[in-house]
Amino acid sequence: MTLPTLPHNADSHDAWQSATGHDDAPEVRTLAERVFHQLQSAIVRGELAPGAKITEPGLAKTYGISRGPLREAMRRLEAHRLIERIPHVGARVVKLSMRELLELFDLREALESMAARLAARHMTAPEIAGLRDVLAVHERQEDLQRDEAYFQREGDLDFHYCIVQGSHNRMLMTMLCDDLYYLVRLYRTQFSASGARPQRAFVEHHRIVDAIEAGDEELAELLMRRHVSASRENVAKHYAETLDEEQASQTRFEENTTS
Amino acid sequence: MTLPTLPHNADSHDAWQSATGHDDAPEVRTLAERVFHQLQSAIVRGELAPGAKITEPGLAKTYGISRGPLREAMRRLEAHRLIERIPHVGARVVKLSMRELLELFDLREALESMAARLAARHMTAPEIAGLRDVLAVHERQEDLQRDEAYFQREGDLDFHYCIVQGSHNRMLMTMLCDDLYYLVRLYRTQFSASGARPQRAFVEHHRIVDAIEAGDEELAELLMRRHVSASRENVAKHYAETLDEEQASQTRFEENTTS
DNA sequence: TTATTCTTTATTGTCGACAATTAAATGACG
DNA sequence: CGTCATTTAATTGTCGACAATAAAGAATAA
Repeated sequence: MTLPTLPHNADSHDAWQSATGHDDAPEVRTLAERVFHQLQSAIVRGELAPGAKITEPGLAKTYGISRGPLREAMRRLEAHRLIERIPHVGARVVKLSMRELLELFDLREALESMAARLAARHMTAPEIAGLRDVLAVHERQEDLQRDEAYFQREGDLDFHYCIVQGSHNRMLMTMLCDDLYYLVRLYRTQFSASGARPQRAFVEHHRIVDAIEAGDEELAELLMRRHVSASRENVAKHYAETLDEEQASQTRFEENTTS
Repeated sequence: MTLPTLPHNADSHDAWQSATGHDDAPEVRTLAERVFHQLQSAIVRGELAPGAKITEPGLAKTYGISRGPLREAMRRLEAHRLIERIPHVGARVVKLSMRELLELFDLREALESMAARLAARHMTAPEIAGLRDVLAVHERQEDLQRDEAYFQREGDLDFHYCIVQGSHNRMLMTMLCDDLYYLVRLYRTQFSASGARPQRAFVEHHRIVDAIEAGDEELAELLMRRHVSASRENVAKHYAETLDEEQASQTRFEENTTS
């Protein structure tokens, strides 16, 4: 796959799994840019917990900059919906509700199925080869660390990232990679698991690549739509189960206390 | 019509609908917010021409504020892709290329067809009634000012805005209404016309509402997809024609000069 | 004790000044 | 005359200080 990889990320230890790291080796020419990416990374990784309050003097001190550039970075984070601000009150790291998470999957279904269709139309031979490489890497990883690693970690997103790149639609790329995927990664930390369904997803990925390589736009779109939809349903089911458990324990708790 | 008026979504512009109703009134609790909306409006209206350079001292003076809040507003505009910035160099109002415009239509096709499907699933009776009202208003307007007014102005977007609201998907709403639709409006000023096809679009709108009212998700999605796609092709054709004209005149020019 | 008001404290919003960098203008040299 | 280097000007990036607002705490009254 093709990632520009602009030079030296000197100190930025956000080194995402270099294999095909989806960190746009970013613009670090200014303090505001740097702290923006640092905060973005910290939020997505869960170092700044969802719902945690953010104070400007605090962050300014920890990052060793003044409040000016920091506020600019926060304004960008706000626009990307990674933090929520209330005037004169403060800012918090965004905290996805289950509803919002499912809405996010609806968006992914619409956008990524479109991306798969465009990828089937526009992806070049070397790009497809790179995509197959990504799957091969994931296969090896899956061989080693049994099961959950694939879906749990970022491997899954790596695949989707490549498809979007293959669509050759710049707006689609920025919308998915610069906006939605950060929220997706955030959800992985907030709802700690993912109800892994690794093998199945892995097979689906291969089918999608097959369709793209065959240039079958319709099929690629359909398979991707089903893939995302299945992922959504999986998350919903997983959530419903944990909810039932909580209710059950809650019931037991009440039984114990009301006696 | 019924606008949910979500509480305190810092970035929601539940203001601008109401038939050409322009944006005034969202959150004006701080200077940065105010100038953000002012700039947003100025760009979308074409008062700040696409590609025009933006200097911070200049804007600070015209809006009578210091550079601090102004820069925060510009960071938000940058994240919404209404301006483009280069570190240490400056900022310009975004200028859509034809390619980007067509990409934008691809996004609309994916997102709005999804919105139509969700609208058919979730829209309430009063919401549908409100939607019909919007169409009625547009019909009257079309009776008076023949033809182009409907498509040329913002009436068309009014309709689409309602559909998105009807999807009851908050993320979809913010993505379309807070991000994409501003770019769509910008294109109307940049590519000054729209190759109006008013009656046809009007009929299509009614068909879509019929499908939504019938609760026919599949049909609503299909019709919306076709509607946006047709709009896209119309724009593409219109552009190709003007391009041919330019080439023709260019040829004549060369003939005159090479003699 | 509880509720309400007033004070205090901390955080946010705004500003003007200074440093760093880029683009433009000027001048020297081939 | 054109090209390159140097200087100049203007704009951007960053900082610290002050003002405005909201939350937290203390004190009084019922």
